[in-house]
Amino acid sequence: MELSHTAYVVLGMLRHGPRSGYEIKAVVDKSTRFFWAASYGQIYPELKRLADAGLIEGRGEASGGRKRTVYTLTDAGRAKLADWLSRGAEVLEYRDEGLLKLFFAAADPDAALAILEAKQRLHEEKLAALRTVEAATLEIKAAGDPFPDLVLRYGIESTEWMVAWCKRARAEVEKGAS
Amino acid sequence: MELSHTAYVVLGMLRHGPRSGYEIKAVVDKSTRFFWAASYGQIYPELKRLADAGLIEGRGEASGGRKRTVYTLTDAGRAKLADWLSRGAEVLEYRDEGLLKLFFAAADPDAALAILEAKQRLHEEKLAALRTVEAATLEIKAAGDPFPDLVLRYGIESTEWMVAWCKRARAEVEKGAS
DNA sequence: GGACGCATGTAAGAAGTTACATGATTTC
DNA sequence: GAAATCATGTAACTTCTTACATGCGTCC
Repeated sequence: MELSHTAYVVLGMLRHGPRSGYEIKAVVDKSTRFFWAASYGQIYPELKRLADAGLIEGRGEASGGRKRTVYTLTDAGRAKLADWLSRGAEVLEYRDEGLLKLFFAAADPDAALAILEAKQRLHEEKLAALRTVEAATLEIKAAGDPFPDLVLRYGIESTEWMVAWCKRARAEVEKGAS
Repeated sequence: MELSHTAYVVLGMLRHGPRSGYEIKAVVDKSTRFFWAASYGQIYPELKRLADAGLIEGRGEASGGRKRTVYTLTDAGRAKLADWLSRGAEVLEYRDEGLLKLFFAAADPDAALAILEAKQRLHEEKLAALRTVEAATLEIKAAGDPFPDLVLRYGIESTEWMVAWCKRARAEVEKGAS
């Protein structure tokens, strides 16, 4: 039985302990969304499918406050996650509307400059968002799992590289245009 | 009337002259696919929609060899393309299954190393593909449009950065594990 | 004559987003 | 008492990929 990528996101988010769908979504939004997003419309149906397949187990919880369902990895689920981790990675996609516009800017340096500025601004906003995440990840790092932090640093450093590239490209276009 | 991103890819590919759907697909595969892909299943229906909307015009051509339909930008289509170019860019997405796996590698440095090696290999393959494109783009550059080449260099340099990051991360994980 | 490239398309399905709907609890 | 947050879900829709179907022209 083939699982979707979202299924692995859900399984992975349960690796350190039980969580509800709502919590999974919150953690995704603070971490993996920068390279793999997931919406409620994916998470909740996926939780049901995974429970039906015996890879996770749901338990109603009404104790402290609101009623909710927390899910735990089963042994089968943990094995499925480990199996996926051990297979070579495949999906590597990048979609950049700014780059597409730049490609089509034809012989118009002014348009290209505006596109590069907009692209740089987008990367800077992403960078700011990643930096607010940084603090939250430090706790996990302290808990003996260094990889979320490593991945976050990839996000920050690659985005910094892209901001710097935009600056270089702007200078180059300005020089060429004058 | 809102156009899809694929519609702008098609319009953009007609900016320097008429082309058939098949040619558009071939050019996309040699250029924008690294940051914006398009399949036949998108291109052909999109050509019809754009022709219906009066943004492009199709003309049957049977002259030289096979029969085919080449499309030309209308004035309205060129205006629509310019309008899109002048609006700020929005979509900026990155999906990286390797990074997702690394995030979930928990406290297993061996798994993390294998994931990093696989990720590096993927980037190296992409780099090789981008470098074969490089030569083809030089002609366009010579023709007075420097931007496809600029975008290609972004692809090559950013991918090189990612390969280098994988090497650095592997060294770091190895050091930490020993 | 067969393989390959040119050329156009459709159908089915997967994946993902957005908006909507509902309601409880907690905090100010 | 209002607003924010917790919590779960569905429906409609868009987007995109993959596979299939067809047929002609050219090159070896």
